[in-house]
Amino acid sequence: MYDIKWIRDNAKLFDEGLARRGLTARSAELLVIDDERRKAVTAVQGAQEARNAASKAIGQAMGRKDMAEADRLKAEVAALKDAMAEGEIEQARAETALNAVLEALPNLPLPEVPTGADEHDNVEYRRHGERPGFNFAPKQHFELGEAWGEMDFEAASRISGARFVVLRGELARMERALGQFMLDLHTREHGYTEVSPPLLVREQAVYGVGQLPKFEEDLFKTTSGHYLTSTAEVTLSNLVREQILDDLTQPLRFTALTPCFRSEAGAAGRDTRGILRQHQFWKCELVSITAPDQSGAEHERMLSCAEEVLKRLGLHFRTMTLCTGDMGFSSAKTYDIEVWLPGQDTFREISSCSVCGDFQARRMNARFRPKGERSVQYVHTLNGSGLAVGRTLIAVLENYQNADGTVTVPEVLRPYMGGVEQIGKAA
RNA sequence: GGAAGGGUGGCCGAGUGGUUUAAGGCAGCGGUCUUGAAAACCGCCGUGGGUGCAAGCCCACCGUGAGUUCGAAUCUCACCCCUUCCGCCA
Repeated sequence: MYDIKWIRDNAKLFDEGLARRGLTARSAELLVIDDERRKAVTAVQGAQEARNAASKAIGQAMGRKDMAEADRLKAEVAALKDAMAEGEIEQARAETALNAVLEALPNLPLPEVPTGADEHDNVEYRRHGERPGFNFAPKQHFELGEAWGEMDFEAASRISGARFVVLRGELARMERALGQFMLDLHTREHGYTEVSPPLLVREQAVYGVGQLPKFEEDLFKTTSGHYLTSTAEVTLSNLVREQILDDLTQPLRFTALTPCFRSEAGAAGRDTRGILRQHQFWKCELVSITAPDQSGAEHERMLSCAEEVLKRLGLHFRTMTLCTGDMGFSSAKTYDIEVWLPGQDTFREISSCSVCGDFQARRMNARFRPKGERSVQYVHTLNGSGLAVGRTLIAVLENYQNADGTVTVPEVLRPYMGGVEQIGKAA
């Protein structure tokens, strides 16, 4: 969400930013509405001022028992009311129109974000490790899981429909192990506080992170009017909504391991095999709340925390800086981490780390009072996956598979799996 | 689901139609005093908006929205949220 005053003072910057996002200039149109709004406000306030003065005089006249004067003033105020009502209607109209445009506009990219149309214009930031060599043709994750009878799409389909899965046995256990491992790493070594949040939330919480009103179709909504969270970013970021934090010299860092629910409305026919794109999946989320001057450094730190998960699992990945055309609605800059999947012979997104500046903070009304200062400021928010558990499971299966169709358990996961070193059935 | 009570500034909390500004306290900031600190005392101290070069002036905001009134934190209606008790329930 934008501050219209900022647009007034920075119309050119605003339009240039939108242009980099592939959007047309909006400042001229917005400033016309804003001008109408301010004219109405000024008119209404002038009338209110006159009314307040007259009302006060009425009280004083009645105190003196001067009823003639009181009646004369009452007539005066009555005349003001028509003008006021008219102005109020115009003011409400302009405010509604202004807000409707503003709340549907995405965040502006930071200067260093590469300009581009889609994912083809993303720029590699760095990479880690190397592609593992295989002396056999590596299978895709679902070929392994289905062969073991531990990844059951047919049962899931009978129970829930398409884009759901039932995991069983050691595969279910490995999914759980991955989530525990991530949570432990971020809480014990990276300074994040573990949170167990609600999965059903109010509309305003979803609005706060920018998923509403524009992306309602991507979400599941309950009969009670709640939304199922598509990511723990919603709950973790909203922990500071409508708050004025006393101080923010150190970032607040939250992590949560939760199921995530997505309708995948726009993804019909895409990634239909396997567990890559599901209506429900586990994700370990990272969220930081910082002062404005710290969000850039925190973004790099958060990215490193997410990458560390893959490093410890011994997985090859590359980190991309998303171009303007591929960034999410609320983001000012996003890094995607893409893990190597030998079964698919490609890199696939496994984490997305974004810094949102004060864009979400304005929607949530999340502020802080700098130490020793009187005025309040909006916080900066950051969110990142650390990591998507289902996709990490895919990566482990495909990268650690053996020629006989079994999978070696990565060292770091073994303590979480009762010391098991290998899972799956030999073909 | 039923019943009752409640929602006032960063926090607590008074305030049931006006004639001074939402009292007072806590926290915060500045000062006096002090070697320093604490205490005490003095002063400042809500948010958003309009207007103005500025100092300032003005408007709105007491959960939200309507209404009554010359005038609403206060009266009326609807809604939202919270708490407690009962019922149901893992």
